[in-house]
Amino acid sequence: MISQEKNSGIAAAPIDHARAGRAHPVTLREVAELAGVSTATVSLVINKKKNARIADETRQRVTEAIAQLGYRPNAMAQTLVSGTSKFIGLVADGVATTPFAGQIIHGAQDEAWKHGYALLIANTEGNKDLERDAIAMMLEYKVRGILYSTWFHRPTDIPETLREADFVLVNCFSPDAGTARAVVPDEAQGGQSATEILLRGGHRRIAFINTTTPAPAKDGRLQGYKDALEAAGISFDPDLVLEAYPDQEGGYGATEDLLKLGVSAVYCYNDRMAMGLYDGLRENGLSIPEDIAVVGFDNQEVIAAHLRPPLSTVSLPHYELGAAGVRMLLGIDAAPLESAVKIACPAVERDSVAAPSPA
Amino acid sequence: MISQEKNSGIAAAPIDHARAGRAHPVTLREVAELAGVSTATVSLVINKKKNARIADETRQRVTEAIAQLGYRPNAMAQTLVSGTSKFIGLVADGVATTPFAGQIIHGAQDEAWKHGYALLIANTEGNKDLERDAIAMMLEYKVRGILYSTWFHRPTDIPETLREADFVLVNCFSPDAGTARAVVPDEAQGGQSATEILLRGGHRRIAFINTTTPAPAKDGRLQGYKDALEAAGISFDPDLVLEAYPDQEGGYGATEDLLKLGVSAVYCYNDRMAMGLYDGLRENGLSIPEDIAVVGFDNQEVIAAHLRPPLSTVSLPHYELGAAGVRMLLGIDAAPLESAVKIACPAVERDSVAAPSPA
DNA sequence: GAATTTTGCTAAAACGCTTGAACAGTCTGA
DNA sequence: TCAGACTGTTCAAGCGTTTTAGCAAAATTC
Repeated sequence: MISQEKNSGIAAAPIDHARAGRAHPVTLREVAELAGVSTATVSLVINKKKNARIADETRQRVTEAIAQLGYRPNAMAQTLVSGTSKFIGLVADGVATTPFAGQIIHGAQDEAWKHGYALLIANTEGNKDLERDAIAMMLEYKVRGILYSTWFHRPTDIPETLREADFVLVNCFSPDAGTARAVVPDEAQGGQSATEILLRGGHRRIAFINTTTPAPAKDGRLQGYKDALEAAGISFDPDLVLEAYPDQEGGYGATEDLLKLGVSAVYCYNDRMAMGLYDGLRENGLSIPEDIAVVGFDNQEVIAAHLRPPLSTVSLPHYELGAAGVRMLLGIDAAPLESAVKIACPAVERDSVAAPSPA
Repeated sequence: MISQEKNSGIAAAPIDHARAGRAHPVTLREVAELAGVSTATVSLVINKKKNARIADETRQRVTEAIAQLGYRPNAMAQTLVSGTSKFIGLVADGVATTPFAGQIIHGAQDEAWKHGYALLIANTEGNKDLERDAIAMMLEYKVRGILYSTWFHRPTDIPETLREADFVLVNCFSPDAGTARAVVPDEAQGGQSATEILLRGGHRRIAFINTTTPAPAKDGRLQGYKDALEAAGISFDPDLVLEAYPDQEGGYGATEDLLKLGVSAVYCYNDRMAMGLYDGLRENGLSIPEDIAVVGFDNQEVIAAHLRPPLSTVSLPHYELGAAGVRMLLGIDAAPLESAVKIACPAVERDSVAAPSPA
């Protein structure tokens, strides 16, 4: 990442770098020759070593030579010398499967970049062989560390080879605690926030349509619901908790049962469910939020922001997970081995819950 | 501090590779010493050189030493020698912005992997400085080539430095033709396919709600619509073409105007629009596909597959774009400089268009 | 049994960079 | 005026591979 200095003093020095298809990349040696110094000097100038004593005039000459030749350091050679590269590996089990993975990548990439690291990503789509190969590849490229991520929050096994590297689990955790650093979303807090949106809207009798699929999210989001109710002095009523498959069809299908509950508000396990529920409610002539208030979970952009009315929900902090993973890896954030670090799921309020009546 | 060395030869060699946190990675030299040969020999057996003559017994010994030590080649050293790495760079202007980018990554990654390459990705979110740095980084790491991709199909400028590498434009193209290889979706064919779904459903009077935003997609999808009509012997009626902002709100807002047209079917510029239109239509008491058939474009999973009824649409081939980009870069697929290669947008039929009445 | 070929393996030179040690000069202080 | 300190620069070793040329020993030929 040569800084591409000014073309100092002497005007009109025809910078001819960026010559496409150059047969042979410019090396340190060539720069040194042009500048009439040794390669050591050039290296010193480039790396701005603090205790390197270089005459301004020399520094100048070197800088010019670099610009003129369009020199770029060979990162491979640098890495060879230093032992580790400026790479952070990210192995993901589903880049394609979900819009969420992109956010993890994005967060990791931004944070990594900030510290001078580049992201080397590998998508395994759950294939264990691919995964092993991917990790091997990263190890061979001497990555600084590896982020091992899953597209939904879940426990995971840690591949043997992963332990050869410095690593952090992102959006997943090891079932046997104390053995790996990890960062996950705070499902319980999220569930609580979601419920609180409804509580703030003045609702007291609130249903929760949970998922049928076992997952940390299932337990956490339910726990959050209970916590919020308790904090509001409302006793938990198990009859108000329904279960459905966590997608549009599931939400739609739950409509009938929900209506029997006589609630004024419902908190859905996720946005997709809420989307289905919207249809179900509408078919029953009910309007949101007047007749019934709805909140989701995930803040899945394409859906939540554009339903009618736009859906109040709670955001899964994928970007933050990626970023925090990198920070933990680099030792910038604390990363206890004992338990996963939890990242907050912030509430995103839109129009599916009415403001409390001023009464 | 290398883990306990050989207990050579003798059976029961406990393979102790994968020793986490090994102080110093195992090198070729160490393997060579354990096996009692030169590093050259080890290199030769590892790379299975065809005209290398190695005794079976030696090969055996080396192989064992490798396994015993858990040796991994240092890719940096290999790259240094060979001049180029096994990396393909992917610079994207929006990994986060859209669920689509993930598919490009996925396709590129799968194809790259297939040829022994790893993906080095950089997300620039449109930031030109970041972009320059990202490309510089890739150049420094001696990538085999760079895929420059955009999250929606559009013309793009080619950053100066990009030309220092072998590159292919993905989902975008250079306004001045003949200067860069590129691969883009075939919008016109897609538009035609979308319209044909409706035509096959027996519809003759078909509206098209185009986008208000200028883009290759706008022109292409309209062209496809015209082509399909013409092929069906239906003359194009400009009055049947509406325009709206390409999201849910736009689609919803277009309902009223659409209804005035007296059409039996409508083709929307994209799925999000169709989603909004669904709401508008429903509010007018119309049902899909009985009263009006709808097709979208993009095949945006979360939406299209889960609307009620599920939306017939046309798929944007992001995965294929990524994969084709890699193949073009590696010279596996032909890649004319003159014009962008177009990838088909396959129709995905669901239930928003009824089968033609058997009459 | 010498001449020739084949086989099995190694020495050593790269690849492009970093870095600690070393070395001339030049200053400084007493 | 000279020891010592400082300044500016270079030497050269080393990072972990690959690869070519070459060498000794074994096998083959006649």
